[in-house]
Amino acid sequence: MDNKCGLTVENSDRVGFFRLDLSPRLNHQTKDIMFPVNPSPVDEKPIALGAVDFFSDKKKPIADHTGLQLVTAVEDRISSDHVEDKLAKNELSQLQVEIQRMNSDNQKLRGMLTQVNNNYNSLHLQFVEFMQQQENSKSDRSEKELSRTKRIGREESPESHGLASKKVPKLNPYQTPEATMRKARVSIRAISEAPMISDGCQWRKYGQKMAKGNPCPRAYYRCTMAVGCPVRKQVQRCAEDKTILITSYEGTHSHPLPQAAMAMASTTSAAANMLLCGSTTGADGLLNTTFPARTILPYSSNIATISASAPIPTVTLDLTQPPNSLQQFQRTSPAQFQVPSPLPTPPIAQVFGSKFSGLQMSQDIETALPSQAEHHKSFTDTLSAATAAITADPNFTVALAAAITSIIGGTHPNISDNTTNDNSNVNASSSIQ
DNA sequence: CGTTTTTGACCCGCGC
DNA sequence: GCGCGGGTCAAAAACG
Repeated sequence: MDNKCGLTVENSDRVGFFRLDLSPRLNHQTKDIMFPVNPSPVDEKPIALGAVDFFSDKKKPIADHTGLQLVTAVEDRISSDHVEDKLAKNELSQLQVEIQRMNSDNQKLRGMLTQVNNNYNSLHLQFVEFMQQQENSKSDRSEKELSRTKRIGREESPESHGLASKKVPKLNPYQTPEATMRKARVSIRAISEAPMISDGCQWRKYGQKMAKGNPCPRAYYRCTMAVGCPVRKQVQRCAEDKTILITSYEGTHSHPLPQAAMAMASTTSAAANMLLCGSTTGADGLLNTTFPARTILPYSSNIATISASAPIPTVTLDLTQPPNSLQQFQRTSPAQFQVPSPLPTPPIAQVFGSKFSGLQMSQDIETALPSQAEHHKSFTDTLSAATAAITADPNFTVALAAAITSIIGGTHPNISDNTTNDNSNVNASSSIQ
């Protein structure tokens, strides 16, 4: 810009002056302006000394050489701009301070996260090593014991090795992390007329039994998408309401999953993973609490049921809850979900609108998940919503993890405090798919 | 003919 | 030790 003007400010005792070099606009004319020294704060009313056009949009506050802050108001416009500029600068400096503070916090949090990760990795490594040692010692013992048994035929078949290996966890359920994973079961309650819910995976039925207390048989399926995939699934109709289909998943897929199976896999994985994280973290977990799940789960009271009767820790995703619990969820949670495709009939759409309603855990864990659509496509969407809720809603995740911790923590009270860092991993989704 | 389902038998843990 | 119940196996049958 060619309208810059030089400015020199000096002062002596009570009087100061500044010399303006008005070049180049005014042929390098100079103009000396006298002014009294005003040690008062800059926001006091400036003293107008004359009309001088600065030609410039750069109107900086003037500071004298002695450190006194002076405001030289040549005209009202300049002075007002000057004050605004000062205010803007103050605001800017405040923002900079704020940014610095946030950066500092961010650095601290990063450090904590790194430490948590390191602790987790270290403990996980120790855990794996420990379990492998136990497995080795146990399997040696088991082999000798099995060699004395009368079950000769099965032991000699190729499958018998698989059978034996599969039955190892029964001897010691905590032998390996994988075995531990297998201890968790994700059960999904959904209203469906179909004999089996389409979840994107391929299943082969390998058994059917009449379960006690239920006139409907329980069917057993195993995943056939890959040879040796350990994932099992149980399908049974609810004894109380035969329109409700209860599907339980157990195990971890040993192969990539198609897109259609990812929703279910992610849902069960996230839910089971939180359960399992809770099981390995002890009572001093994320929220350092053992108070009842009901008190820390804000979602719904009527969907919160606690049952310690299950032999295997089971997460039940109840997709059948009525709208009242749905409303409760909507009121209390920021994460809300809607199935994109509307359902055919208003009542169904109302009741099974695929928003979150409730989640039950067989060990008295209560929280919220979406209710379900009756149709399979909608069901998949619902599961996507459930997945999103589990993984995205901090309240949900924290509540569920805390509930798990509070319940299962009591069963593993001797885990050291360091393991509490595991709870930072509650969002992981790799265990059960 | 290969795959899946059916179904009776078997194994195993648990409680009495 | 025995019975019960859950889970699995595997031969036979059914299916595509």
